[in-house]
Amino acid sequence: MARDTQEAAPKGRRTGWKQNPEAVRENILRVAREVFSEAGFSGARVDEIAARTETSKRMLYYYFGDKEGLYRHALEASYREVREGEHELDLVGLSPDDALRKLVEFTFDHHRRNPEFIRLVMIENIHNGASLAQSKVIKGMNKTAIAGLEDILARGRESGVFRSDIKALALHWQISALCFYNVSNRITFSALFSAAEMFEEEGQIERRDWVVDAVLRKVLA
Amino acid sequence: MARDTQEAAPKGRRTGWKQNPEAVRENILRVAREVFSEAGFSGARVDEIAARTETSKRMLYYYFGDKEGLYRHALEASYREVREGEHELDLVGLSPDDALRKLVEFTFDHHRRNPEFIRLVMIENIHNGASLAQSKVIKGMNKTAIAGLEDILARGRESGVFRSDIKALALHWQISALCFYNVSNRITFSALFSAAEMFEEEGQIERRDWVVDAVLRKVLA
DNA sequence: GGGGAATTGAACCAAATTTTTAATTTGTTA
DNA sequence: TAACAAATTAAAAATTTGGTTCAATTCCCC
Repeated sequence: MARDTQEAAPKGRRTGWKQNPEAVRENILRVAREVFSEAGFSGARVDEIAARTETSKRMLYYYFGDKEGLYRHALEASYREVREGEHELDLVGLSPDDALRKLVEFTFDHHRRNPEFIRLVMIENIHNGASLAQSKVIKGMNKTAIAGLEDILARGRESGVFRSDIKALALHWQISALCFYNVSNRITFSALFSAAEMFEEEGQIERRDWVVDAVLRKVLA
Repeated sequence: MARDTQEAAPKGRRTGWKQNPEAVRENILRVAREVFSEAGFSGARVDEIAARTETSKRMLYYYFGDKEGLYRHALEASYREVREGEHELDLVGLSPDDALRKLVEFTFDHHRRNPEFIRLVMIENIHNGASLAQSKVIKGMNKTAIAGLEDILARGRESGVFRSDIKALALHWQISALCFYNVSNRITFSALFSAAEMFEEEGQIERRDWVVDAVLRKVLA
């Protein structure tokens, strides 16, 4: 616990601790997310999580039941946080094509900034979404993303700059694919093609421009 | 071992077996690939692999040393096999744009047909390519894929149908991203957006057309 | 100051990997 | 053809690892 860190503890003596359920939960979830994302579900060690935490192993079980429950809660917390980060995006007042450009750029950067989340999603896919299926919280969380796109597309369609046969969900799929893969497969891609530079700062800017261009060419009339 | 399966074994009696190191190795690797791909490295159980095999657990250690070695060899075998499948593609005599169309379609289908391989690549990325890094075999294996693309692009550039500023590696990246994601993220995508139909036969044909179209719009002059 | 919630550290136990043993079969070669 | 090395099996033991729980303590609030 983040307790006796602030004041110089009376040397050696066990000073008291504060009860702070919320902070403990948060702390555990944050660490769990890190460790699961680093090693996968089975690869992650409960001991490792506990060690990096500021509380004891027993608390993981006290609050989350077992490893599986802990993983599920960590996944949910991660989804929630990433979802919140998406609200930073502001597209009002932009032309449809500029809005789309900005949306794609934002998505690209957002994925890049959250590799931990990307890895959790990969892990979830490997496990056939077993935990996601059990979580009532997550489902339906991503409806707004589609709605936003839908709106941009409608406006572009009306003003004649966009094709009329583009479905929002399918377009979202394409944007996700490119932005996700950029993070998820960095390691193998750069190893197989000796292309480490593609994932350094400069290369990533090129990559982002490429993605934006590819998406726009797809929808422009 | 696949030995006494052919003739009705004289009931109960242990009939003779043939020494066949190669077949045993192959059998183990095939099963290992399956199991690792299903459960991830740590999630996979050596006992499970042994059980599905036609030989005994002892042989896994006899031939591959330990779990890690077995995984590495399975990964290599998988790469090799998938790589060989790619030689089926024949593009001679096609115009540059038709060649590219066909290449993309082939890649899309090829990924779809090999989910097991896709999963191994995902797993490898989760583990930061630890095993891939140790494998001398795999590196440089994918040079030909780029060379083929390079050729198509050069021809299209000369005949004026393609843009002149498209790099083969970057284009390959885009094609891979779309085809890979289609398999790797099937589960979470379809759960989050209630879009199971996108991954059934009909939806996949649409998806493939979309990918082909997106790639061509990107390169056409 | 008493009761319930929060917390701890160590102990426990199950599961999974690896090693060992020991016997048998097969192929090869001196 | 005898002999030896490699391949194979089966089972069990050893070991390591890792998830889970117990018993006791501290804190907070009424």
